[in-house]
Amino acid sequence: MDYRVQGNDIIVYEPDLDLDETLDCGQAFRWKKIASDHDCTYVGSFVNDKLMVSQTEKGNFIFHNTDENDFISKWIKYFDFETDYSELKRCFSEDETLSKACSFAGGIRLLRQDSWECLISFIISQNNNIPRIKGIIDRLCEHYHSKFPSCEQLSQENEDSLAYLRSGFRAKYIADAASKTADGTAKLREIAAMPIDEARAALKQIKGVGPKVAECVLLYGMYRTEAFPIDVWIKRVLAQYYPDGFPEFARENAGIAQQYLFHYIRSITKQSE
DNA sequence: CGCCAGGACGCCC
DNA sequence: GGGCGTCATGGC
Repeated sequence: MDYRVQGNDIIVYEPDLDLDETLDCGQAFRWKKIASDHDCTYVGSFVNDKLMVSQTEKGNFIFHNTDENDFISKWIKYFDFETDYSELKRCFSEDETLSKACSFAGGIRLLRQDSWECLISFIISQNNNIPRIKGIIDRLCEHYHSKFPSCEQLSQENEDSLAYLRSGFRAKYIADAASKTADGTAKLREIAAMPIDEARAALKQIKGVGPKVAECVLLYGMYRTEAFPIDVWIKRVLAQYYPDGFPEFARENAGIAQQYLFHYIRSITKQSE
């Protein structure tokens, strides 16, 4: 990744990033595509730092109104710019299916999101579709003046006071996650550093957190790249292409591989429909 | 109208 | 330990 300061903006060159593929692939739910002079512009935030970012052509990006210090301390980390995805994809391409998946949507990166926001977001995601997940999270942030509420704030709520979210049966799970995080029953920072099976077990102490949600929190919110969320689509990939198990050499970054595979299987399924 | 959504829980055997 | 009905809501 190369960057330079240009006026109030940071200009970035990074061939292994595509904004549509990365910001609208179901790993994060608060990025909105807006109309602009550029081909592709999103507004969103990491915790409560807002950003407008544009992709002008393949590999070229504008981080609007971004201070160089903020770019270094926040956005390099969030977009995982310190990881060489070309190298990752070269490694994955030993495997035929993964090779195809990487060349289909090679601009996907793993965003290093906030663990607390991820926990709530993926609790909301269960048995739900992406447009409605976004709607619920929108209403949640809107309620807190366009910011994602802290666990302390949310721990003041209960199933009934969260009715405005229209999150259905998930409201009681949100309340439980908030109270357990706020009172220290679930220490997300410590969980993030635990051996992966201990971390999984600790997350599953929260109501509404099962295998899939725990895996998503570990991958998207704690940068545990070995975490491997298995949904109906990935189940299909495993059955169809990996009957003898997922290749050993890709295990430590299985979660990143999973993102390429998820996009790939959905695209070829849509084609054949 | 019925089907499904990047699931988890509770209860059953 | 696996199988299955149930859980709200809304897009399609």
